[in-house]
Amino acid sequence: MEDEVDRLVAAWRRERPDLDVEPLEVLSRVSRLARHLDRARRLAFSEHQLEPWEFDVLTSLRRAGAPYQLSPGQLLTQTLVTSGTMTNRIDRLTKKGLVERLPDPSDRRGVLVRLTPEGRDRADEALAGLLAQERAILAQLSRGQRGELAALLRQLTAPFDNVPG
Amino acid sequence: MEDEVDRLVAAWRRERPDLDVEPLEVLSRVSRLARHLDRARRLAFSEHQLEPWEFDVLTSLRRAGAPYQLSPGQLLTQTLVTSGTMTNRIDRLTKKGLVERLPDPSDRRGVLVRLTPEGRDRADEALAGLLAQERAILAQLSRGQRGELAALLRQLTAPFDNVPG
DNA sequence: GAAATATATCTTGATTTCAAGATACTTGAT
DNA sequence: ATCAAGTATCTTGAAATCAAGATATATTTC
Repeated sequence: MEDEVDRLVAAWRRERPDLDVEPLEVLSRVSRLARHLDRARRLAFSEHQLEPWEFDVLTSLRRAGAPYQLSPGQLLTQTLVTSGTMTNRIDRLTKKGLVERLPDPSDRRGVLVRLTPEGRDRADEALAGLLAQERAILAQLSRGQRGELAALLRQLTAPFDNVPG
Repeated sequence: MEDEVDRLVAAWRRERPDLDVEPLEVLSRVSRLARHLDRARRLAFSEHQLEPWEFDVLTSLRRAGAPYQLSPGQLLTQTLVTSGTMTNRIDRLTKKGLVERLPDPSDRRGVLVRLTPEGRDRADEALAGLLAQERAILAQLSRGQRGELAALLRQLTAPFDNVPG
């Protein structure tokens, strides 16, 4: 079945036959799929009164394991937002009672962000819902294809995830 | 090579062994890679004094072919933003002289957005730069792997691109 | 051909994000 | 010990996005 990127690539080949637009076959699909997923997530989380950004922070803490705490810096590498954004997110989650800030005992510059019991419950509920939705989207592919796809994507993400940047 | 999603999945399997988190192997990689690509694009476009959102609108018009015009509604399906966002984008691009609004001769509710000659040049310059950068990112994969990856992604994007939603 | 429904775009107000730089503490070199 | 450089987080102000609803025009139904 054709998708929007097929049409986009065909259009470029007509308009700019001098350029090799093959990279778009992969990377435009990644960007567009991510936007579709964002919309779907927003919808799925609204049942739990959670925004996607809240889910991202809460689940990062949740999967760290008890006592469910990380530094803001660790949260940055998990969520790929800027430090100003993370400060703001922690402020808002604190007001909602889903996380709390504690001083880092080993570094007085530092802070630890800890999930409250309610924050933990909310994260657990929303995760189950998200997985159900994602499973439906991935039903397009066989188990083997999902494995292949994951492996190919890993080759593209690994360089980003393993450099200072 | 391991990536952040490998660590994330391992953490969930430790914390929530009762859940099947296999969907994250694919879809978390898609979301994270898209964020990395956004950052890289922002950097690449800054050489041309263009924001990613400007690029998205200008190139949608550019590849429509002469006379380089589309309705706001058509731009919505290409860029996956809301109508309020698109109105705002067209306003700002108009102020910068990169696009102009024309009345749609066949529908008095409608408007056509047309690329100016400068807008067209800016789109062409930035596209060449983007393709070079994307080629570097994709050098991780062989030509055959890139083809496979594109085909697998198409299966996931097609359902989104071919329904009313 | 009038009313009801649908479509296309824009407006509004609140929310979220980012880039840049400020502040406070820590570490390393001498 | 002191000073310079590095690190961790927060502050600020501007820019961009979204959801919801308003407005104007088209289309369908009866």
